[in-house]
Amino acid sequence: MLRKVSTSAGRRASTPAEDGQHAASAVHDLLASFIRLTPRDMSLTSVSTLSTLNRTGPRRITELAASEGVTQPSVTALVASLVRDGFVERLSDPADRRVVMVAITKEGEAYLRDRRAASTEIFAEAVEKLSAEEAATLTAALPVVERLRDVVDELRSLRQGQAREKRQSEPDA
Amino acid sequence: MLRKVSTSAGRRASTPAEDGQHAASAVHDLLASFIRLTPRDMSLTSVSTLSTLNRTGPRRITELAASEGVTQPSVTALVASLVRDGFVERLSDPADRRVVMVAITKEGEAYLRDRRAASTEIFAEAVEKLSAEEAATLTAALPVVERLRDVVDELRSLRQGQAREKRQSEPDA
DNA sequence: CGAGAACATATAGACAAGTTATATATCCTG
DNA sequence: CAGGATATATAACTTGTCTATATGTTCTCG
Repeated sequence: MLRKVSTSAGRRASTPAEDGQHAASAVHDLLASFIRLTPRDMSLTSVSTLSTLNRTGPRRITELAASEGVTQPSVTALVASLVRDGFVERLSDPADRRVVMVAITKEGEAYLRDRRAASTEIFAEAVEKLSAEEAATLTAALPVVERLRDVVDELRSLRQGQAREKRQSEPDA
Repeated sequence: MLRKVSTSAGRRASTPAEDGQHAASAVHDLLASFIRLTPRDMSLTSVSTLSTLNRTGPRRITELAASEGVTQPSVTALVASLVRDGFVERLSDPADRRVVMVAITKEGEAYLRDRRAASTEIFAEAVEKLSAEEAATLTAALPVVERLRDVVDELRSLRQGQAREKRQSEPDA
């Protein structure tokens, strides 16, 4: 029934465009599910910020604004609320007293672990219901999925940079 | 045979549960990143609602609140704004004059199509940055992603029933 | 060296999208 | 047909985002 998933061989009469359509629909719908399932106790941007800090270590407010694709005042506010929760701390850079370095705390790391477990629970459960062959195919694609996330991250920075420039050069069209 | 998917060679003695967790995390991160690239002209809940109406036909306000996982007043507001945009209409049920049936319009369907197309485009753009081999691996996994969506949908409906019961029996724990 | 441009963050004010609590209108049931 | 249950609406509040601008720090160059 489902199209013989032999790792990269079985690509038959489907055009890339069709594949793209299918992919987009599936991704689109998974997104919708993801949204409805995700805990609402913290904004996606805050979670993503926490995740970035966890992966890359302490970052400036402005760096976070760029990487998360939100404005600097938003990050200031978001960091303030993460500080209230004890998930990050604000450190000063002795070399430049204007900057605020934001670092994740142990509590922040713990929160991230719990959160991820909760969010992925249903996906993990779903993956277990797949056949062995399906699961294997998915496993084979995992590194690519991770790559794709990096690519998407990159696209977001680019895109937001562009949007920002455009707004500056066309103040009110 | 099954677990020989040696696309990325050195991964051996992984259990299905581990695979599930890993896959879930990877998919989770991709979605979390991708979602912030999608157009912001409408709330995710509204898009999801529109999508539900498109799939299942007209629904009551309260049914939508349940299926989208938001409160009834939120749906009332959200529907009001969709009506302003011309994407849904409010119909009355002759059998029960309390209820409001919400139905998607042609314009709503068109919006949804455009929105999906936009997602496709972004996704395609990201995939184009992968190597041919990576793209092929991903393509092989697409049918599985679609299956995953279906399984997640199924699990979600089960889970929501449970959550609702629980909330009713434990008003304030 | 010092004045002013550039930069990093903070603050203010507005808006959108949720929430809870409650009001209103309709239905159902004994 | 009175009163409880149900479906939706309204009000008041919170949160997260934005733009515009203020404040404090660093850099540059005459």
